[in-house]
Amino acid sequence: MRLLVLDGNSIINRAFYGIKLLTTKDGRYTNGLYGFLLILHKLKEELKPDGIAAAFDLHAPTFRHKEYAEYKAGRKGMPDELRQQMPVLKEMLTLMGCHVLEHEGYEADDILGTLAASAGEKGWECVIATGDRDSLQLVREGVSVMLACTKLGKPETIVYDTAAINEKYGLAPQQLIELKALMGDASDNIPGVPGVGEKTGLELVRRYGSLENIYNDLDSLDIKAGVREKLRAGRDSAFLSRKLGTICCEVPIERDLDTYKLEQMKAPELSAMLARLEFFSWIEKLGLDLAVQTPLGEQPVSDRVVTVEGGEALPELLEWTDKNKQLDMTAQVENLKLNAVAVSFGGRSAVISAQTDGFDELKKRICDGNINKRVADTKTLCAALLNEGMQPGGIVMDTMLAGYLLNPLSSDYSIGRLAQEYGVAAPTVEGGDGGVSLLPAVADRLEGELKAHGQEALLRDVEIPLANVLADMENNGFEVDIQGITEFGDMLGKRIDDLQREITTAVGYEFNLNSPKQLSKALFEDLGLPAKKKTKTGYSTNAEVLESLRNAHPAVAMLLDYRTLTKLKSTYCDGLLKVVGDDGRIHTSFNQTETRTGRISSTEPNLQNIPVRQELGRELRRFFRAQEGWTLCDADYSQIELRVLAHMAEDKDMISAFNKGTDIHSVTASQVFDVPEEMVTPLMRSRAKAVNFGIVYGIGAHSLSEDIGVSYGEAKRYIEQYLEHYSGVAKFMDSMIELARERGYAQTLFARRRPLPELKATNAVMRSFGERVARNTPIQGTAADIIKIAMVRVYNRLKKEGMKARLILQVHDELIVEAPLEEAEKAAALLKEEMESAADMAVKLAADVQIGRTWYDAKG
DNA sequence: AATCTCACG
DNA sequence: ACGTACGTGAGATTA
Repeated sequence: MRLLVLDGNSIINRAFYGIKLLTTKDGRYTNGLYGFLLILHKLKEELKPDGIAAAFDLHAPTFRHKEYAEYKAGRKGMPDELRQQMPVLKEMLTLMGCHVLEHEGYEADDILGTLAASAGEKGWECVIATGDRDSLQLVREGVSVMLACTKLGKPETIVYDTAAINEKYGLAPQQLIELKALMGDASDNIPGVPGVGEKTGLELVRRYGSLENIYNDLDSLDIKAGVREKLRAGRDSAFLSRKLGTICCEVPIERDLDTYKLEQMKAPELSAMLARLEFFSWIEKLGLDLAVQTPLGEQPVSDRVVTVEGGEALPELLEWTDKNKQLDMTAQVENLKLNAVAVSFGGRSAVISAQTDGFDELKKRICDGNINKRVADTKTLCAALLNEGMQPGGIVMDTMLAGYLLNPLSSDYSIGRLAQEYGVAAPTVEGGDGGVSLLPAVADRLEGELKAHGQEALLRDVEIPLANVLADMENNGFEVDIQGITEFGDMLGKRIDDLQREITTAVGYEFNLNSPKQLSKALFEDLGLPAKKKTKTGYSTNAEVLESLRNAHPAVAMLLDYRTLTKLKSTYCDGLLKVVGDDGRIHTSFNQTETRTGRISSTEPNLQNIPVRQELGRELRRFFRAQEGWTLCDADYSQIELRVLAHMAEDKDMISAFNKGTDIHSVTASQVFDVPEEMVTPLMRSRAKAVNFGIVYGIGAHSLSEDIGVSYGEAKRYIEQYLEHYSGVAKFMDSMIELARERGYAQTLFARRRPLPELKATNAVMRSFGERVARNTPIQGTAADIIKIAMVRVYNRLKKEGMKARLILQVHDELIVEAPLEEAEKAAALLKEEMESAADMAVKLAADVQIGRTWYDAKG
């Protein structure tokens, strides 16, 4: 029989500090719990214990003051964020069938000791899991310690039994107490003998075994005079230290280990608790049933759901829909084909196949703007119908988009998941309806939440219409010149081969140039170049490092070229060719619920990171072109983030600088460097530009100095000068943090939110990250809102004007329209007009439009 | 699956 | 003593 004994405080401490702060939607901290579960799960798999006991501290105020490693940093007691998690942890352990042990006046250690002392009886073996080295003294026959420690930044567990301790220290476990009595332990406030450290202490204990043996005949010991004197002076302290360092093994708790056998898991309660903590993956991992979660507040919808055969339900559904002017539905789409529609109406649900007679009638309802639809995924539905030349209308709710607006940090906006998160009970009968039976209740809940957040307009007027626009853009795609890309790739391939040979020659042997590990060996070991930066696993070989070594060895410059060329070839030439459609066009996927700031992202392929900054890469844009007889109109916002900042900060100087049409970077340079604008040099302007960017990102002087290559003090002065002159910005930044701290989230001009649990972190690094995000998100997010609005306006305008021109791409501040040649001028003007009027701000929005056959030609 | 590197706004 | 700008996605290597 094996008992796993957990040092509860020590483990949750490690978990808490090891994992970034996680919270549930309502702000409950969960990171310690999450980490604890991870550790416990691993231990259970590894040890297959018959019983689990978790020990916790329960201090009496005057008892031994032993503190955990984390408190050394000057913190007193447990941070609130962790304290909140303790009672939950204890409850969770109990529900899992573990035994929670605590006793007033004793620490977790003492309980571990008491249990360890009971091992061996009735055939029990004890394994103690802790992060605290102190417990090593408890090791004996039948008792081992699994010590969690961090090695090279990676968590690791080392198992200590008697032999392992002997090997490491050359001592018996109990002698560790003697050792500590001599050398002390600063983190535990154990004084030891002043002047005796680990080395002397170890030697003394190895030779003499115990304090008694040392002190009984101190004068006759064969030791240095200095050590003898120190020992003599520290005698009382040594004995006191031993007392303090000895773990008590007599806590009045049950010592019959049979008591601590695993109990039956309380599955329903545990599942409910994990759901409340939003630990959905654990519910699955622990083999619990998802569906049995207890409802919070609402009546279960389960009793009311009746599944009806699709075909039979259709006439009834149409009648119900026409009468109520409402339809709750999800679409089943494959390859842009609408295969079926699942509906929920009047307390029943049905899946209606596209083959059903009269399905067209249903599609008519979907496109009827007078019938309010609530759906789970607008974009997919729109993509399928647009493909047939139809356009859905009257969509008033999209649960996925609503879920994203309510919390953009989540990663799963399926109906089932939303139901759990928002406390909607699952029906007892699960059909293959894609969760449609849950949709009405979930949609009701989300509508309520959105209203409370003031986000209804954002959903209705921006995100839902945008989903339709994105579907259209995805369907449209971007024509590419396959032959051009292929030839470009071949050319790169040849140059790559040449470079590879030359690098091999220069280094002296062959290796995989793509492997950072092999490369760093070659550069920093074999060629002896100085390593500049470390990564988690070794030395960094990134472009910044290589650039600084450019002249140190001929291979380095070639490597930089090699990196550029292979990146272009593999990611862009080979990568793009793989995803060209049969129509010769690339159809990216826009993800509308991915980013934390409200931007959209692009995948498979990512068309938002096609090279532009360097000429060679920029050449690729020549292969992105309008179809025969058409042309591209490319419009991008000029300085949208800084304009948003000027507006939101109500900074008079910045607003007037923009409205006068001056070059903002030059104006900033003249302020920061305190020279008249006409005296601003290109260098000054480029530094000022970096400052402007830095301000948007939430800036630190150190990073700025790195970025523009000036001293820390210099960079600091720039920022101070900047904030002094743009005093509105300085106030704005402070107020953004303050507001975010109060509310728990950052917010854009259009009510988009981003929760910011990091602001409450005790960890300074994490907290200052939270502060930078609190400054950046309102700006980046508002800019994202604005271009989304512009996209919807451009789309609607093009349709209204009856034009063939169509949107095909968005790159954060840039929109690309493909237009028939004869529509080009009109489309360009329309683009500019709609983009510039998308938001009404104190600062004018400016968009620059260009026309050209290829993306290269149409982009400034 | 995690890490490193690098492309974009 | 540490780790430094905000937001993304993809390819290659390594564990």
